[in-house]
Amino acid sequence: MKEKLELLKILADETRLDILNILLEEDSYVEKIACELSLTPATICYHLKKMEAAGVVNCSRSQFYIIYSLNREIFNKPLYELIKKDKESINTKEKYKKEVISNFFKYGKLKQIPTQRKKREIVLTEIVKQFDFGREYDEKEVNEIILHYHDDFCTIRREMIAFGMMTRHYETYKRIK
Amino acid sequence: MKEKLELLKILADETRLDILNILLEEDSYVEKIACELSLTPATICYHLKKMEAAGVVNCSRSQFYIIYSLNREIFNKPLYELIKKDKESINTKEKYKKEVISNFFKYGKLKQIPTQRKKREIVLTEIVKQFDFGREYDEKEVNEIILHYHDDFCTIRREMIAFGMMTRHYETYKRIK
DNA sequence: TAATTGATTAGAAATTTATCGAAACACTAT
DNA sequence: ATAGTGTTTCGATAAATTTCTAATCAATTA
Repeated sequence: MKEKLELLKILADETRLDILNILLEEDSYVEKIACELSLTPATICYHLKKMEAAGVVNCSRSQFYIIYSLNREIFNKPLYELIKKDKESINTKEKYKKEVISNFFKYGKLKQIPTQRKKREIVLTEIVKQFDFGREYDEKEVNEIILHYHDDFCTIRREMIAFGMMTRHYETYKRIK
Repeated sequence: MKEKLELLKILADETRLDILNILLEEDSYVEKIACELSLTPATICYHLKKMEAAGVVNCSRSQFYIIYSLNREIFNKPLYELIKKDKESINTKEKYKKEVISNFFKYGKLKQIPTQRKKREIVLTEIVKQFDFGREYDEKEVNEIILHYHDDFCTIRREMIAFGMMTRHYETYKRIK
């Protein structure tokens, strides 16, 4: 990933784009480019070295001059490939959940029921884990379990059903998610 | 051209890439992204607004939230299209030539013969314009014309041939370039 | 070998940019 | 209406980056 960002940073500069466009037409060298762009050789050198380090250009000595040329294959990639992160981006979702959970729970108790729908879902998902799949609970059992977390078992019970985590048939509750 | 550079600058930032990768998975909103990336909403908003201005993302209100989504078509272009300048880049070459010429000529005279091959070529190209195509010159005539520019007609005459601007057959010279 | 010329590096100045806290704004729901 | 929640803007700060001058390095030619 690091390299992709690096390449984008290399390209995101007016002077370097100017240099690349000159090299797109034909190979060239520091002083000439400096002259064409009305900048000092030091500045051009700085940019070329930077691009060389990133593999965007190559250089070789020829007589007096050090000739720089493009590494053209780089430019065939679609932009998409440069912005797409490889792995580990899945982690960020987990990180968010953990943050919400640690904000709303304290000493194993739910401090308050989140008003935001998405945060509420996360919190309820955490609580519903206390129920086993495939087992039937009567309302009293459900309330007692929820009570471990929060006084308002009524709201939580209703919301868990609304989110499709539990079902109710007559007096019987089941976990389904 | 301006827009291309702008787009590259937008993409060349780690935080913005992170945001784009989150949006690549699913639409999201300021606070959630801020939480996932451990940055403040102000910062995320700053980046999203910037990307919106560049047409990289779109947003629309939904309930509490302002949902941001990607403008995915942008990412299909190959990198090449973002670095290639449209026109006017031809000017830079002309600019260089003019600079060399004004450095080496003074009051219509050649101050000195450039040591650098490429500059020498430019200067000689300027002098050879005094000869007509299709006409034959004897050596004396050639020397006289060159003498208008510089004392060392001998070197200049030889170099013009070396660069393929003139040919010599026995005592006769012709301009060919 | 000495002189010339192009390339590079180091250090400093100037500019741009990312980030945050606080305040203002916009919408929703009670 | 008012309170609550998410978004945006403003001002300040910190960090990164471009550019230049001057000095040094490297290669070539006389």
